[in-house]
Amino acid sequence: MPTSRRKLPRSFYARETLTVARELLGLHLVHKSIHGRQVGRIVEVEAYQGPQDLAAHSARGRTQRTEVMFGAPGHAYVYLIYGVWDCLNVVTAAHGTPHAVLVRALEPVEGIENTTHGPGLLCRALHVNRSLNGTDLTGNSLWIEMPAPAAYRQPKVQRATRIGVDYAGAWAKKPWRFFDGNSPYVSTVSTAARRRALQGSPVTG
DNA sequence: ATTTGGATCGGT
DNA sequence: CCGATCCAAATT
Repeated sequence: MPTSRRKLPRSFYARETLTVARELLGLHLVHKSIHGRQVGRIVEVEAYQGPQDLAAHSARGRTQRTEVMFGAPGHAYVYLIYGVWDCLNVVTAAHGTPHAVLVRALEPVEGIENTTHGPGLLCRALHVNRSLNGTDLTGNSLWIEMPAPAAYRQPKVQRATRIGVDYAGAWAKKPWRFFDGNSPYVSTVSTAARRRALQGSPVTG
């Protein structure tokens, strides 16, 4: 099946955010740029469900930075964190519902030369930066697609709390991080979480 | 106009 | 644990 048939349509993103987050595991993120075609298998994501979710950037209302989160699903939300790293999200749910899923780790599939086991690292490796903020993920630059059948591996879906959101009170306890427990490419903290899970202290919720 | 602190990462 | 590094957003 040609690549275009495997590209996720907007209807994929226009659904309940936790469902989208879970189903993104195992799919391929593709970026075509002057650096060529780069592909990574998504192995870790986090759901952000503003404005109620105090961990979400959109919890503080519509601002210049979060404008894209309030727009149509199936677009990229890219922001700079700690003055150093870009982070890539996909906007989900209905237009006007400011939800997004943060892509936290990839397994290299094609054209990737640097490490991708963290949200900042994967953006650096795939040359994703704020110039791509607002990019339509149904277009021909940046998108997510089903792998070819021969390349697809079923993820072992595991859940845990989100990273770096301790300021968000009760929302910090939501198990809205999803990762492939079979993948050695999850971010460092998820590796620790997986170890805990395997030892029998699963996160609940 | 100034301050604050962050959806990270790598080194110690 | 801690510093890097800069910008969006809140505050004055």
